[in-house]
Amino acid sequence: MSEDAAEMPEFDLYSFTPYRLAVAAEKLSERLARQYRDRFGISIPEWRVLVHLAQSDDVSVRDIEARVAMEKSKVSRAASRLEASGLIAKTRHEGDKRLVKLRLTANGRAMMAELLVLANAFQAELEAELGDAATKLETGLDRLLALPPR
Amino acid sequence: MSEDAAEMPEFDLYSFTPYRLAVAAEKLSERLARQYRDRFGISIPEWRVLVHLAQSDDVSVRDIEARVAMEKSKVSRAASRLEASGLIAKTRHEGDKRLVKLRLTANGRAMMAELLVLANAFQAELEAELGDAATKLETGLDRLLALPPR
DNA sequence: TTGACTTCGTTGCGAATGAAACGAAAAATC
DNA sequence: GATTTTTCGTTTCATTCGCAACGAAGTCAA
Repeated sequence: MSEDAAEMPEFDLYSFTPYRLAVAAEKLSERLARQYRDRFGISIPEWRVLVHLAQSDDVSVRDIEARVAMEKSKVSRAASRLEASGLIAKTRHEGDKRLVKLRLTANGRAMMAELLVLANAFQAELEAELGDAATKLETGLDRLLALPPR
Repeated sequence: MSEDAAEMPEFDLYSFTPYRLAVAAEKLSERLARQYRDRFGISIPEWRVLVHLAQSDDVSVRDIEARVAMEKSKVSRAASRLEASGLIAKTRHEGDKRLVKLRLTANGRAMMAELLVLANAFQAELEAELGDAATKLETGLDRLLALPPR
């Protein structure tokens, strides 16, 4: 007297945190990516590299890989594209010749000066839209990001 | 008396919500994807299709596209792979012949019965790890997901 | 010094992706 | 009822991705 179909456990996708998080992240990313693309012609990987360079100059690929959560090949390719479009300059590090020094060009700096204003505005707008949920979200993200990797 | 470098606005990547959200989502996704891959040999797009089929049978590609936030080409390809591995069956809808009916095979149902238990366990474990931040995170995600698209 | 090992960044490869084009089928319009 | 429009799913195309392999450069140890 066996059932011909396995009993299916209850499961609600829309309450499943990894799914919710992925959809929410994609939603925000898309909104941002559109801005970057339309206004500056850059992609998100390129954006991440640029943002880090705007904060600290003379950074290596390895540094970026560690600090902005991107694979080194992704960083490398993004850097190449940015160099080709004249936004950053790539030089060999003089001490350790394995390292590459990345830095913004004058064009790159000018663009970032403009872009970061928009980024700050985006953040402010987002916080306004989220209202009191903004702080809660950040608390949750703090905890999540602090979780040890598994 | 002009400056030779543009003044760079203050900006902190690690406080930038879209970035934080993207990193957090990727972190969780990776953790989950590893489980699915190792135990069941499926990818995340495939997982999403399967989850939806476990909840409601005889679903079209279009339905899935709308409900699990995936492009139709992604759904279509995931479905083809799942059919090839014998986890789902694809049939033409009898009424409207443009539509495809997707449904789990017996193998698929058996696998999902096992997989969903793990998914529920994952969610419980995650909530435990997040502690009181779990509810806050969900509140934030609720609000975020409810935002009108821009 | 020499040889083994590690680190850094690039690149080759196969797979996956989004966007657009497509044919088939249905719906709407005349 | 014929014809335009729309919808559905697949497929093509160019691009991007992650992973592994690689050469070059540096470090370590005998």
